[in-house]
Amino acid sequence: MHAAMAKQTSDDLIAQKSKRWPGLHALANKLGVSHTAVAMALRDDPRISEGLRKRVKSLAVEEGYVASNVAQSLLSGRTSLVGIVVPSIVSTFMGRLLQGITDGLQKDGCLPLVLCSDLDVQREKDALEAIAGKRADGVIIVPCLEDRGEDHFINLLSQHTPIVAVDHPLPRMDVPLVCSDDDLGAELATRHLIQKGHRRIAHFAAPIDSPSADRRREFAYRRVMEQAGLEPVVIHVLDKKLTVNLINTTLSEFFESAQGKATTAAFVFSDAVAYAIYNYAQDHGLRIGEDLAVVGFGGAPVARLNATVTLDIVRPKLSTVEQHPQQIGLAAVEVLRRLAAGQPVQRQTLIEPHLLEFESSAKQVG
Amino acid sequence: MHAAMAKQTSDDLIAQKSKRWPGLHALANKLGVSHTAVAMALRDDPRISEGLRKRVKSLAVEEGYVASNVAQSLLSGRTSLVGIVVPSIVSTFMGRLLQGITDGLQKDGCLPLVLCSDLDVQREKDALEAIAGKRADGVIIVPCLEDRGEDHFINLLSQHTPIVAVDHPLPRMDVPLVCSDDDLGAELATRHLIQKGHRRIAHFAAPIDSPSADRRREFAYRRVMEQAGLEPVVIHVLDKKLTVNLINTTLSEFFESAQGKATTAAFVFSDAVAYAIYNYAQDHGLRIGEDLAVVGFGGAPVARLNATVTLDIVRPKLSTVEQHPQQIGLAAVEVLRRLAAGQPVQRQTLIEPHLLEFESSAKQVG
DNA sequence: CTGAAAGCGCTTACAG
DNA sequence: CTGAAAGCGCTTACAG
Repeated sequence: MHAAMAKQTSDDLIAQKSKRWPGLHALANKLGVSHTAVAMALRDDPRISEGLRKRVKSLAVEEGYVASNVAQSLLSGRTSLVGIVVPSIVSTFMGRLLQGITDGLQKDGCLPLVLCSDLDVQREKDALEAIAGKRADGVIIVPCLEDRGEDHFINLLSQHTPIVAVDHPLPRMDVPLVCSDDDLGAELATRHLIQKGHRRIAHFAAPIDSPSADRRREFAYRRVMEQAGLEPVVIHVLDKKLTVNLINTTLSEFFESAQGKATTAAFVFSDAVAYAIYNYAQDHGLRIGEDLAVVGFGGAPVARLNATVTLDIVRPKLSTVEQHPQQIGLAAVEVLRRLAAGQPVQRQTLIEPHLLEFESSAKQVG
Repeated sequence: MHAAMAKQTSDDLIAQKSKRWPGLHALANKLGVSHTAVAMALRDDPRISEGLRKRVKSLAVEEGYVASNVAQSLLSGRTSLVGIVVPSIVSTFMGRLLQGITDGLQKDGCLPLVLCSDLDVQREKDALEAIAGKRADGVIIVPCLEDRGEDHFINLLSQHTPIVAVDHPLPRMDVPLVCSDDDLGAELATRHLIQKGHRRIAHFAAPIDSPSADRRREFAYRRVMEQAGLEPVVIHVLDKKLTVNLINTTLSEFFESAQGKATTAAFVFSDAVAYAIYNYAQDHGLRIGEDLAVVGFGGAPVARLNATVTLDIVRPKLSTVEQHPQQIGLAAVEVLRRLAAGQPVQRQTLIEPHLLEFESSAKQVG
């Protein structure tokens, strides 16, 4: 076993000693010129002779000079940092949203500072204070659902830093919102089922104690049903705490009732709950797509091989409403950019959702 | 319709004007003392009289004073920023990893700067340069799989900033690695199938042109099979580009061969590909868990209701090897912390995976 | 064509 | 008990 192999063992220790980054001063001293001259040479200022410029640049590469943004920020008042506050990172929606935000920021040369509120208002506040301390040039926040007091830190922050809310509004605050047009999404889903010939369409809805923004889907469903002269049937499968056990109980109760037995289609406020219905159906000999049409909400239900390649894993494939979270993220950055430029922005920017029609609701009935 | 309602329409415009944050100077002027005194009062320096201290603090709250970390950083040489470079944000593994990292950093009062390399070495380099410019106190990187030249920016960066690699090593560089013990994971999976009585266990493996780190699972599978006196059968379902169409072709070819027909169990290098086998099985009357036992790799296959609540969506539930990405993230932060403190660290930190045994491999055979 | 000076907002000595 | 000075690493006027 030679030395290279031994290095692979986990007993081998490693230590890194951190040297200070070389500054303009260090370069200037080595060249016997002023640090100002070095700075100008690096920025290709025409006032510096080509000879010095070349000497400076090659020394900079040699010494590994990287300009300190912290010094530049202190001077310019801009940090190129944007604070992102999300309730959680671990969900497909948040992942795609963050991807959109980071892609958008990259074009502006800004870097995202990602903080997690864990749906806790206090931690949300802490996150915003940290962002304020860092003097971020802007903030994008997916607010907690809980109500904040009038004196929330956001009120102070927004006086100094452009803020955009995503997904949920910040009630009573002058903060622009970017979100999916859930009203339209629910309308698309409900209309689709009606067009497929269904008359008895149940809606499995968000918890009844959710903030009203979360219940837009339910309201839109009710409106479309009533406009079509059909009776809305709304089932709340979850309470706010998302107790999983409650789901199966509620599903049993509903599908064993007379109303449930007559139901031929379900529009579900979340893909996850739609899959719970899949499982219930399988256990009770109900065929999804045949006996019961189902439309979910939230985007393509898939297993991810990597960032771009996905595989369908559930059959029949679930029809669903795609919210385009990545586009929401891009739009949020765009609104932030306008705000930072002092341009007026719309109080609300709605991203258009699309119905993805698959086997779970493909069959024409009636 | 009253004014409050009108504000909800998307035609309503909104503009934020950003005021400068008040500095120590502004507070000092209002109180008629020096800015040094104000700074000391805010930090509860005992040398400041209680009266002044109180006056300073109440004025600070009133004016919304938040100390500028950028000025502090310039002075201290520390930014409390940690650069995170990942190939993609949109995957459950990365999401959970990032959650672990951000949780860990929060304890240290550090903020993550999240950059995406999109599996491109050039963008990875750009990301690291941006992080260097920001003078981050540390870097955690999930490297691209491609090989980098000897002169990669990481070599320079590591002289000034502690770096930890996650998931994949940085070849030829003195950078500690934190990753899942894939060798053990594959061993657990293979042993499990052998203990269930299977003799003909196929392995669906990572692309053959993957870097060797990605093929640890295959090597471990081969070793365990040979130790048990069984013949390893390895199928590569994907090329490096992860062409989805190739999967079904390869699966058909294998399962229709004599060898494939004799196979009673499959250990699959990724959950996504395991689900492709589910679909193939369903189309060809093969019952997962009965005719064919399957063990995946990568963690619980679920639909997420939120950060903590998940629902099983695929049946029979897939046995799989949980890599604990969140723990990997926490460990990476811990290694970074030690490195920053000048303590030596192990070249490699392996996080122990666990077999999650479910219906897809529950049946005892033979 | 090039350098000295001032200052961004803080903190850490040091002096009164 | 309190303030003036120096300096972190840059850039932007201005002066030679």
